[in-house]
Amino acid sequence: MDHDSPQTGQQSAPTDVICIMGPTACGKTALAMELYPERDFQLISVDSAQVYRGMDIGTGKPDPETLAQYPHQLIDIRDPAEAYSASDFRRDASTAIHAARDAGKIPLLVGGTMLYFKVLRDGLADMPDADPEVRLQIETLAANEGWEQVHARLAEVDPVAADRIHPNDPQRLQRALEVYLVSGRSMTEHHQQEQQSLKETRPASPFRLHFFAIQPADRAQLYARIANRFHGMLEQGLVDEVSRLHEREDLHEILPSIKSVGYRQVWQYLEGDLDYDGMVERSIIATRQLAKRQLTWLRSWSDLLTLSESPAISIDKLLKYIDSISI
RNA sequence: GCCCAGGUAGCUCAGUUGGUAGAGCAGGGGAUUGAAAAUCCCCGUGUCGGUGGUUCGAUUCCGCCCCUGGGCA
Repeated sequence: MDHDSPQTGQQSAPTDVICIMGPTACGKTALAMELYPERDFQLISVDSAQVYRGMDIGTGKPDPETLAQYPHQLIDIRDPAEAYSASDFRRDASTAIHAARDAGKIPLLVGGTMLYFKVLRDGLADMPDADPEVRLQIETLAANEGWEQVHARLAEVDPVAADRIHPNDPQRLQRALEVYLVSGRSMTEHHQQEQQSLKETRPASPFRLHFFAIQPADRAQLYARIANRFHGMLEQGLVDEVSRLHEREDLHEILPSIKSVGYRQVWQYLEGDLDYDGMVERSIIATRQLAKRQLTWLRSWSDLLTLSESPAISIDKLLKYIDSISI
């Protein structure tokens, strides 16, 4: 059952996986759909927002007809009230890749959530999942005594992590302390154990990942596309889509789903915290900043093959590459 | 036409009792191990509207001019 284990099956060659990365609004989906008919591919989405059902327009999800024609995995697999994590992705993507391989298909991963690509490549330490009760406990401590206290507390149990994590970074402070409180072992210990097991036998990834990235040559052009795309989303009914989520009693702006770019800002508009123009402006800004962070990931990504923004050139390059590794 | 308030970073503004200036946002760079479309770190020289004057020295005080609001005619 453990697909991550290299012991699965015989000493078969690792599964080749084609990965297409790129910042938001760079044309990843269009490229994937043009590539799709050329070989027997299985499309797998690598997108932390497209996993949520009912979040379609704002996540740039292909419409239902397109999805029927180009079936993607890991889209619409969570309710917006639920969280989805890099660890969940690692498990789900591994399952999907193995299933594709078993069906004789080439796994084609497409998306912009760079951490998800990273955990697939580098693995994850064997640490406990998020624990809502412990998180609440830490948040209460922070509310009463400040995040400096959380940082101080972390320094007692995991000085290495406390030194690495900035005192102003509540999310990482909380997680690091959570790992200790839940498991009794520090995040640093978990990491060290992970390094040890990597050194011994276990490869970080049972797959042979081939990374391609669409790197926009001109950022101003990308930013113009981002603005146009957001206006298009509004025309398609983004506000109505978010209104439907907003009407639900069980959703709120703290959820990872609602914090997504665009959803957060439209939510604030519906709450009266932003006027319409402000909502549009802040959404476009947030999207630009997302693209910038995605580009930062790509700049330091090793063994990255660059794709042109022109689909025709990219498809040619991809097909030649795929044939050369003779999947 | 007159009166008042403004004109300082790409934007919104603070400030200098006269010694050439700094916040937020935007933008750029970076980090990134179960929230990652998240979270966080670093980066601030700009004819201080123009022009004359006073002064050792003016973005700051004074005159005139231009522009933008608002008011009165």
